[in-house]
Amino acid sequence: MSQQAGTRRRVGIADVAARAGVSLGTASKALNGRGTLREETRARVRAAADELGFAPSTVARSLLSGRTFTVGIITTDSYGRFSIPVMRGVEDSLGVGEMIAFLCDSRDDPIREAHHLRKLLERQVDGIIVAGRRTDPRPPLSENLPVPVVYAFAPSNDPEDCSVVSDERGAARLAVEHLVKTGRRRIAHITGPQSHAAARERAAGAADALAELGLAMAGEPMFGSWTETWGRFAAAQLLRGHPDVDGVFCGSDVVARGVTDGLREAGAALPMQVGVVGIDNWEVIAEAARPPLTTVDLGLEQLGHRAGDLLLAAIDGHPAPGVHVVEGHLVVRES
Amino acid sequence: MSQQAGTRRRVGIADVAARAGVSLGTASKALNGRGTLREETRARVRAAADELGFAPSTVARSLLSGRTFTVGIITTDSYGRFSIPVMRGVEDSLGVGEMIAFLCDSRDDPIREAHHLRKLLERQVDGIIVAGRRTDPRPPLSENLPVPVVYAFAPSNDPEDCSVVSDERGAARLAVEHLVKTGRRRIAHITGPQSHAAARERAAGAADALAELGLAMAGEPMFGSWTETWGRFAAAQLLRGHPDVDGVFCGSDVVARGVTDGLREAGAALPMQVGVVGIDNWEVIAEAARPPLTTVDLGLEQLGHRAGDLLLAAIDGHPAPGVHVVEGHLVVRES
DNA sequence: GTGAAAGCGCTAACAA
DNA sequence: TTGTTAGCGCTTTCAC
Repeated sequence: MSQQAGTRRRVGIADVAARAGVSLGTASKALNGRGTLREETRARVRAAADELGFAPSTVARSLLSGRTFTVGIITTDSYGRFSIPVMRGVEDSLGVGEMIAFLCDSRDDPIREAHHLRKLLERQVDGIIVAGRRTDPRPPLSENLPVPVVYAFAPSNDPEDCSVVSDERGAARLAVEHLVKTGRRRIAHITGPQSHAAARERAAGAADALAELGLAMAGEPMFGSWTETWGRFAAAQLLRGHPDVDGVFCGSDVVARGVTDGLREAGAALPMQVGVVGIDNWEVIAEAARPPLTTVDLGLEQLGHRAGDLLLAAIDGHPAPGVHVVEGHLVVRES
Repeated sequence: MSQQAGTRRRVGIADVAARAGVSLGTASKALNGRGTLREETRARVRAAADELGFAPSTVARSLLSGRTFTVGIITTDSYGRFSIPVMRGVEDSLGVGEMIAFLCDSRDDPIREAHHLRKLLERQVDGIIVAGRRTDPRPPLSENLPVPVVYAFAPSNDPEDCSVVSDERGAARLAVEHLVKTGRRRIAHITGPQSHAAARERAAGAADALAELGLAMAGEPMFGSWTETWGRFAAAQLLRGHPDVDGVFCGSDVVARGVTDGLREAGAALPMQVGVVGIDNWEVIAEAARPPLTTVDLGLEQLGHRAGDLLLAAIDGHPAPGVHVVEGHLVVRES
């Protein structure tokens, strides 16, 4: 049974050396492919290591090298729709560099964050990724850290820091262009709270894209909350003020889903009469909507992957300060 | 800027000792409260440590003690609705023991899992938590591991292992009892695929609870998939076969949401004519439903917390093999 | 009450 | 081609 705490002594490289009948140093060289050894010796050592089930102690190795091949991920909310795919991308990227990540959930609390930072530094992580759940810029972790830091999704407000963000305006543009391409001309925008940078950026991006296409937005952007309830309400209201609207770009899939329900129940035929596009590509939501939602995927997993790559590069002495933007892509469903 | 990889040499306990004018060993004792030292000496050392911003190297400490104060969490899907709250609970519990967790996402792939396991063992984690995303029992990680393992949500199929699971039958009972308490008598069950243990257990639990209350289920349990589309379809079908049904217990919130829509659109008045209860307490879904869903929260965060506690105990030499069950609770909304 | 020295498991320089 | 030795940063006996 695997419950028993380890009583069996750890097999060390000394055991391997003894078993292979060579010195400790020789065993080390054989296992790491260093130095010049007879192939026969190498093989013998490897065989001994296998038989004994030897696994080198990363701890001892770290003590010597000063590197731990470990990074910390500090996330603002581990529950999040946003930080999860980001973390997944990061893990993917780090795996390539044989690194592994400590998970720290700060729950949006600066105290917890500082606490986790200290813990990570004590453990001598080689670098840190800070993953937020909102796109609003955040204060840097701390001045003068001994390791590189990369901010993902939520950028640092210090432009000298390295941040990776999604292309909010580009996402809005993709959505609007799709609506126009499918023949919509009177396009409205329903979104989340104006206090969120994401809502503001997407609204601005939509207005710009429409302007470039020679169109004006049907009414002002409707700011509300990131809920279906708001989407339903806003859709009904929109139809009252602009009965001829034929396209709605929504700031998120949750809002978009509310909008589809609101429009349908107000008597609009979807997708014939009105086209709806969301942002997020949150599958449970998008696929259950009627009709299933066309939406913009922000590419969060790629974003995380990119953040991981940038961190690895910085650890290797090639930092790339500044804001790095990751493009999203359109996912066409039926709406 | 925080990009610069650490050039500043790490301040070690030797520096602190020198600064305080004591020997290295004395500094160590002072900082850890060991041995017998003059209070004045302790203070002097502490002051020196503070001035130098000394943080002890966990790596060196681990080499000596053989413990790393680190555990691995292997999760089957980091995206999951299920493993996330579990991980959160685990992290919470571990924080108390000053431990920190490595995150490994196996993506349901045994090869990746074995790979991660090896990595974790190399890094000499003190213990491992395996978090699944389905309640079906899974094969143990490996025989004869040198560290304790706790399985969370998805139990090991070896009863000698330590597993923490949610109370599936109890959850079904809570749901059914609520329906009966609110006056429902003709209660049906719509749920996910019969191939999922969760669906089978919940159906069995519902049948038992109804029987004890002297009621029979309205028709057979309707197995399908964990989607809204299935819920909508099944609801319409149910109403055709059992027009007098006045309560539906659903195997998940997603299904329940589909069921509410299906019932409403088939002309049933909710919640007056038919009461609906789900399982999961997945807020985005439950709160957006019309009416908002009454549902059973499986207490996944507590489950994770419990798993963390059990792991800490096992690491301290007090293993508790067997299956540990965590109770859920009813969350009453309007459905 | 404090200092000196050994050793945790490993790698890397240097000797043989 | 292989063995020996020092030392990474810390804790812990054991002398003093």
